Amino acid sequence: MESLLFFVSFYSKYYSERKGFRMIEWSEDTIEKFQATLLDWYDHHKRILPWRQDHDPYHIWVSEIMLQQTQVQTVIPYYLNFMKQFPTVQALAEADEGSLMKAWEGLGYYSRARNLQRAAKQIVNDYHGNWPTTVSGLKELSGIGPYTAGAIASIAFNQPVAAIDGNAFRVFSRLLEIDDDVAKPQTRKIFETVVNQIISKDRPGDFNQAIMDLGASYMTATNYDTNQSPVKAFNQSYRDGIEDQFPVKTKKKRPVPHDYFGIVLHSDNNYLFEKRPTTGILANFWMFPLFDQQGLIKDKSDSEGILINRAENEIHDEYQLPVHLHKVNAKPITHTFTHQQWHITLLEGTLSFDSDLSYFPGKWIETANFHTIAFSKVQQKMWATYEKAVKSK
DNA sequence: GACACGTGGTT
DNA sequence: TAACCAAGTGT
Repeated sequence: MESLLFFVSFYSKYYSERKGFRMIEWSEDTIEKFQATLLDWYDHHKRILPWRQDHDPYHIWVSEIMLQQTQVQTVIPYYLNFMKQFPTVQALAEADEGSLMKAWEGLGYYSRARNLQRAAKQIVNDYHGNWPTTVSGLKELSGIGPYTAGAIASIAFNQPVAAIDGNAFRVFSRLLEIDDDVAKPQTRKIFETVVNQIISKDRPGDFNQAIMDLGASYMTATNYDTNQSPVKAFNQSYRDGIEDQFPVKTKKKRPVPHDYFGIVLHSDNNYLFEKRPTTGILANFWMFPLFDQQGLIKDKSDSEGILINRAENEIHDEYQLPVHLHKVNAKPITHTFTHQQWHITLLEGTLSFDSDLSYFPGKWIETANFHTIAFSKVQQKMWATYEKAVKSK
């Protein structure tokens, strides 16, 4: 009874003043029926996934980090390989950074991998291999925020706590017609409070995972099939025919365009790579040097030939390297990140292998060694475009 | 609290 | 195609 009172009082406190809000109230009986219906469906239809074979916190943790902003189908092969290479938290703590990044190559959001290892070292060195089991304890670890802490605490340690991810936002906003903007950080509190009241106290981990499976099947963002959903009877927005209004989410900004020259300098099978800065996008990655074309433009009417000439001059002035460059690709390579869109025109030139590289922040890498190094997708695109152009000659 | 941070897939 | 989505976190 206490939980029901809390549930209702929560809503009256946070919602009653809001204009136009119509509260959907669930009785304790409804909550119990929802749990039973959801968990029964989960028992019969849950996805079989590599990280669902046991409740080992290491397995749950690695999978949850990989799954951040990443689809299950993408994660599966990375997860399997990662567990082969780094089977325990101790192995991960001791891994060299190069092989760690190689194991993460192509997954994106690479700070996840670095935070993963930082947390592994925290567990091994500071906690003597013992995992924190509570949300607040887990959040002390690098890379673990409110969602992942809730997921690990509930799945690995059976703590009755919410794990609010994109699925939970979508599912519960539709079930309860919650119209708060899920893009706003403060909205998380509302969902956490609601789900902490509804979550199964006996099987919290299964409850959270069931919501995710629901959000990935009958309650997807688009092309959802609510009529087949096991919990459609509990779905108020469906009953009202307004499910397309949920979740409420403000628009994201468009990626900002950047035009670059990608500089391909080589000596036989050796290519000159620049090490990117330690912060910012694609931090620490080896990449062909990029020149922002904006920085080369003096007048709007500058031709591309003039810009290429200025790029040559900059390479000579900054790196003390004499180069003659020619254009490789007619159409720029396009690569879109969350907040940036890159258009890259490749410029090729040759360089003597014994050139003085002391003014250049990088090194030669032989093609034979490419497979040992982690490259970003945009670098892989540059290489593929270059190779294709060379072969067609 | 707004923004940075990767990549692949869908519409 | 531009826009949006996919098991978010750090600053």
